[in-house]
Amino acid sequence: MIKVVVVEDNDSIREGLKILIDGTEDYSCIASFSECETMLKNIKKLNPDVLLMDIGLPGMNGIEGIKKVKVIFPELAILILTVYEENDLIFDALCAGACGYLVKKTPPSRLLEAIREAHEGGAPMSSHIARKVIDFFQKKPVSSQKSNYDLTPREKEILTGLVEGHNFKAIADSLFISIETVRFHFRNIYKKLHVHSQSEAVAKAIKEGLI
Amino acid sequence: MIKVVVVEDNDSIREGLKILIDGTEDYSCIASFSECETMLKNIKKLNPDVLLMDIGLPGMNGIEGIKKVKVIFPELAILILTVYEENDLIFDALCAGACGYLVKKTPPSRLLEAIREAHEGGAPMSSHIARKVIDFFQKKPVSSQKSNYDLTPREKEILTGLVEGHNFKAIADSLFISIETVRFHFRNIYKKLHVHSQSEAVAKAIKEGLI
DNA sequence: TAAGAAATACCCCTATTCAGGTAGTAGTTT
DNA sequence: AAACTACTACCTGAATAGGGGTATTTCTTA
Repeated sequence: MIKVVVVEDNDSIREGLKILIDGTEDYSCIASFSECETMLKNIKKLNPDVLLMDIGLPGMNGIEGIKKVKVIFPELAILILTVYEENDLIFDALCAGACGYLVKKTPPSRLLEAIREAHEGGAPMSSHIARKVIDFFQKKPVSSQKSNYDLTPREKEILTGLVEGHNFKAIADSLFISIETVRFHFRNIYKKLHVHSQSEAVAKAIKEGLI
Repeated sequence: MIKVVVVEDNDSIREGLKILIDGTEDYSCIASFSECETMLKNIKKLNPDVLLMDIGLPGMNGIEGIKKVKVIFPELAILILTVYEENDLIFDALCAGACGYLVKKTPPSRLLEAIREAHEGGAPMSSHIARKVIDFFQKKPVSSQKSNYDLTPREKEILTGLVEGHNFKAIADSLFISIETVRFHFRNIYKKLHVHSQSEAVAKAIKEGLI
């Protein structure tokens, strides 16, 4: 028996979810709430297997709710069920501790399957959401491959020293070269990166994965 | 009709996949290969909808294969089917351009469903794999939440200016305050972050998500 | 073999940053 | 009212970085 708790402010959707879950063998909706605050007070003693949550809630929003519930019940499987498909919300929810993300048009059979997957350690996602998560991985490295700025190996080594927080003197000492040589390299690095200061170079190096 | 190409070095698995795909309505295995090199030569004129790939291959491995096939056929949906569940391989494959990742014990019905999902823009993943991807998001922000260093809103604003590549003068002008005030804030920022230079501050701010 | 790139190192001078002290104002909390 | 925090601002002096030029050595490439 999978014990489910629902947080959803729309009364008819909330009741519908409760009926769906209770009406299915091996599933039980042991409680439902219209906002986070009351859920947080009761979640520990309810001891559910899966928490099904909306994001757009009155008072405390779902993202905040996830963070707070994770503090008092870290191992709980939290599944987002929402109409929102904005990238920021998806990533905020996943970072906050949600283990899955479903859009509200998900058919009941898939929803029940997702609850079971979440309970068994999976990460059920609507395919659009999953694709956005995957895209996240494919974007970052692309930029670092495109932008190389033709830095030489030695220039990268010197730039790395700067990113690690060393000044010219420390970089020179660690590489057993003169501080003048370090300065020379930085002049070339700045020209290649089109920057004019240490901080700009560090920001560019980290953001574009040059090191 | 979904046109599928298979790359798999194990003869019996490859033949099994071909029989499964061809034996299902609306699916067609238009070609199968035992290594990447031949696939790369033929992929453009085969014009498949989905590429089903193993990772452990003789010669060029699957990750390299993905990168190369993405160059000549960027919009192709690539689905990994492998026995490997190591984190690095998963992330390498996704970064290289795979849109989904399945383990070999996936049942045939789920495999066919995944091929269709991939073709329709989804990102099918075995639940263990999806969980690992989710975990990736939940680990990073933890460190950025732990470390805050009690920077005030104004200090964060000033630090952001530095990360964006501005010097003290430019930050002062953009915030309509004196350069001396900017310097005063940086003294406090440096103390709070335990750093002694712009570049250290920038590196710390970006790496720990302080801004 | 000559040309070029990469790495090393020195010179100059100016601009900027770093570190310290001091102090007024506004707002909040005790 | 007193204490505290955040933000504002000025001063001094030492340290570091930025921009320019030049030169040698080594290695690769044309």
